[in-house]
Amino acid sequence: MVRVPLTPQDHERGRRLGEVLRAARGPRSMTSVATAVGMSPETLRKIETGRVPTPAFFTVVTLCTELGVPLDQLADRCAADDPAEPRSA
Amino acid sequence: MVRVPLTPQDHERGRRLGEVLRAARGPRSMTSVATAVGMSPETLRKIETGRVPTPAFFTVVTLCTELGVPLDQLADRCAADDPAEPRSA
DNA sequence: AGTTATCCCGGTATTAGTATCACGGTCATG
DNA sequence: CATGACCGTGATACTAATACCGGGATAACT
Repeated sequence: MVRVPLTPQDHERGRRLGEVLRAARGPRSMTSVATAVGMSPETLRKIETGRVPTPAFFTVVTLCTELGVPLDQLADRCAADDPAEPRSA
Repeated sequence: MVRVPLTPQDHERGRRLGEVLRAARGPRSMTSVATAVGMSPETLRKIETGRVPTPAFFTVVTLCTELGVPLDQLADRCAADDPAEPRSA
């Protein structure tokens, strides 16, 4: 066991992450946002659809900066419905 | 070119990320923090020393939650000295 | 109907993140 | 000195993230 595979909870969390980001994108097109932050539309789509549950930190940071989403709020909304790790409480 | 290698700027940013996290850890030992957040001490060490410039998003989130570092502040401090992308200005 | 633009999905290739193992160094304690 | 705890580094193994390529579906517009 060298690298633990992502758990279903991780995927669930990734789905919520994608939902928040998609909602924040609003009417803007994937392509324009992806181009603005310097990443491929494929990657953005995978993140939004939750197929990439744990993107790189700065990928999310750049995305949030572009979309005007506070990182703390994003993290909070992703972990909010996750009863597995209520350590913040 | 299927996956662009990390640029020197990425490594620089990762080093700053590690510095901030290490400073936030304070007198606590790596092992205790790593155990608290459920990751191996080796990984935490690599993040703090900047040898892992772009960790997974939730890895940083969990770490910040444990260390009490606001994500927005962390991202800001990492990108502060980076003249390559002053898009937030 | 043709074109364009957006979204979705599959596969493939390459790099990066994470975990384990192993060795070495330092410091405190016995 | 021996032992243990902590930090640092290197190698290795395996999975995940990212980018590119192909195809397809829907809608708007000419």
